[in-house]
Amino acid sequence: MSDQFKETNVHPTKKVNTGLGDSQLKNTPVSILAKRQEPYLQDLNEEQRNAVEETDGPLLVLAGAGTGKTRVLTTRLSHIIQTGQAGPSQVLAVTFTNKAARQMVDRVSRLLGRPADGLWLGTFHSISARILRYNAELVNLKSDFTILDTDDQTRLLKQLLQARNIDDKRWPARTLCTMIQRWKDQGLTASDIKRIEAIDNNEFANGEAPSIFLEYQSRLQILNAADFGDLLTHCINIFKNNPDLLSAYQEKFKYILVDEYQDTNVAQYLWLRLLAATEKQNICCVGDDDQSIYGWRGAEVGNILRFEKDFSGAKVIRLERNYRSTGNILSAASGLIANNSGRLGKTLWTKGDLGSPINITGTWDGEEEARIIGSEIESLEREGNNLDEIAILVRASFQTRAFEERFINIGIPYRVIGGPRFYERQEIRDAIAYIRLLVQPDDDLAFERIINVPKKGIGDASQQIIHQLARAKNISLYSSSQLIVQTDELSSKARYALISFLDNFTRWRSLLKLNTHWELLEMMLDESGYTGIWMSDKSPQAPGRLENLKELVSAIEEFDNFGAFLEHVSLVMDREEGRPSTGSNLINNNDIDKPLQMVNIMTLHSAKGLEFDDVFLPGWEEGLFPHQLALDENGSAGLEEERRLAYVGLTRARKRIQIFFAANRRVYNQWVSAIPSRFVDEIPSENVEAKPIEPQSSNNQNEGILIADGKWQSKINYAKSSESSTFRQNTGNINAEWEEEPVKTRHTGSKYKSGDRVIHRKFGIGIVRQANGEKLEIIFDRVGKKKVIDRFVEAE
DNA sequence: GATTGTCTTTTTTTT
DNA sequence: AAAGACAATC
Repeated sequence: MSDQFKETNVHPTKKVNTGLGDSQLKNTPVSILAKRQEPYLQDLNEEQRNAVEETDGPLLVLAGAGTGKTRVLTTRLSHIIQTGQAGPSQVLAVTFTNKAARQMVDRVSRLLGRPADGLWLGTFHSISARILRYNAELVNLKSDFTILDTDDQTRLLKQLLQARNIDDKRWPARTLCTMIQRWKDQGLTASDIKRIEAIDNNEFANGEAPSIFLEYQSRLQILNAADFGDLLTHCINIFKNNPDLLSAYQEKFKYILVDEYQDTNVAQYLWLRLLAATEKQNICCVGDDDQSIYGWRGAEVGNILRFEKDFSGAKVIRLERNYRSTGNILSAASGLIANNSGRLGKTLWTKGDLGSPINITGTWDGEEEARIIGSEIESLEREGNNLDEIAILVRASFQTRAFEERFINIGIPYRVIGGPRFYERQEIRDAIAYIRLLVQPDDDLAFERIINVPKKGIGDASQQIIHQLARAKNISLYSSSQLIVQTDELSSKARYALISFLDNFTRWRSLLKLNTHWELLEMMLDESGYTGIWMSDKSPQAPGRLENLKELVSAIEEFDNFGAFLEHVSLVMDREEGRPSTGSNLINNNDIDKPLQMVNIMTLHSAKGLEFDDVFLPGWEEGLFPHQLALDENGSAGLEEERRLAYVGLTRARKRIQIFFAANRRVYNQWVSAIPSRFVDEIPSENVEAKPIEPQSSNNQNEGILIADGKWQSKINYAKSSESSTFRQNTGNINAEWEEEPVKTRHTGSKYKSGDRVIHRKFGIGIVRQANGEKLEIIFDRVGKKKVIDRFVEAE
């Protein structure tokens, strides 16, 4: 068996066998370490301490927000290692984000006083990928399989849809992609097709989804690729079908720790169950049912509610003492979450002060909201508060823009956590496709992405020819191209372009050993003409894209080789550090000596696990928060999840919270009026102080925001806003257009009139609905409404 | 095959 | 408001 199991057992009576990086411990008898009263234990309260020391057997730690959950987890992990119960490589710790994983490694290292090397600590996906690389052949993959992201998946599915002549306007590949992901979240794979067919409600393309799914999986096989969900499901299948291998892993991982257990989905649950199914069941899950906010991704709160059943003899420890927030914040949050049913229930308490009440402010529109928050932040800064300790948490990412614009204007430095991720940008993905094709010529998706980027005259027609041969001979596009250039299939222009494309790659490949990988990347981007595209592009984003490419080249230096880099890229879908900004990208951190303090802007989802002194919660309006789609799609369950999201938001704050809602907001360039979120009313009024609007100079309509005795006067319907309707665009009624009688031809001289049946070369048969000179609007049987010039159709 | 211009759609949350 | 899709034109 491969080196994945090279770490051996650690037994308390033996010397610690360390594995790599354990040098300090190497010669120390474990018994000494075990007896020493570890100082880190003394800082814990009784429950926390129990949670750390109760190392054997299944344990569920129900940890409310701010009760020291991370602390318990890291201390427990260190404790297990420090007392020699297991070596670092014998502990499996699963987190939800790469960021959380990094933090945990840091904290464990600090507690241990040495680097925590060899730990199996990471996200479900990264650990699965690691296991899968060792055992790829068991699911018919090679160990260098590619990990596809959503973009790759969608493009692949789009091709499959096209091959079946399914209109991807009506049945978007994106939707199918989500469906397939949801199935995988349930732990379903191609072999469960019967069950999938049972779940499938035939809504997608007349029930073709399951069979496309099968086709998709076999395509992945051929491409030697796995998508994100496969990482888990493949692992599960490997475990299920190879009992020996499973028990090897079960033996290896003496202790399992799981963070954010409330957010695990069925696949992750099965994965854990398999690994923890030993006699000892040394699994410790930490979670908070009130913070379950990933139901839409298949997370099952049920997992946490069922824990005691799943693992016989499980102990449950509750952490209820909150060390983070003020009394007001805690009771506001408790009051809100009490509106949910089906909770495990716990009562957070604190010895701390009541603190200041929650501020709630209504504004006229989104811009005013941003203005007020901007000036609030300025005064916080004047009072000596640290910008790093301030966060704005929004429901949906489009909300960040108003703040960015405002902050640029008044010069508040900020960072947006999330936003467009570095590796998802077009230019970066293109560059990565070059790398992928370099190291894995058979990577068809990469091939397709860059074969004609930059443009070199290999258009659709030529690509079709390459495709056909590839499919016929069951070879990759790259191999197919190599054959095709030896024939006359292509136009000579395309042929020579393709030859030089292939030659380039052969040459670059021969340089792999002679150059550093970053030099080679630079070379590829220059010689392929890719950099040239953006240099001659005069759009305002072009310079930024070139910057990003430079950043990519320097980022890649951090990795040993292209392979390591690609692995990082596909797994760290984690939102990166965020895009730091002081307004303009051109301002860079010249004064490195004092790190620039920045306000944090992010979504509520990405705020989970973080804490700040001051938290601003804008956009508390019905329809936005709770989000309309959540309500429409999941009814009361959706509402409860939104409420938990609100709870997460409130409990991020240590000292102060300010909630905002706007009467009017621009969504898709349309003004939409809204009433305050029901969540506003659900916060107990004794913890709230409604804040009068600072008089704005302009003609804002603030009369609606009323203050009675310093309390928030709820259910004010100030959104009648006859004003706002004047902003409303006249969008007409799209449906009416279809219902009405065919419009009479208004112009003479049209070759066709409404009602004529015509044939179009591409669209087939249709009926003219409207004729206006030479312009026709035709409803085609196959493709629906199109606008066409008359000489492109013939009478039937 | 590439480029241009017009029309449509988009935004919930993410490993 | 901006990006993508697609028909028309070069």
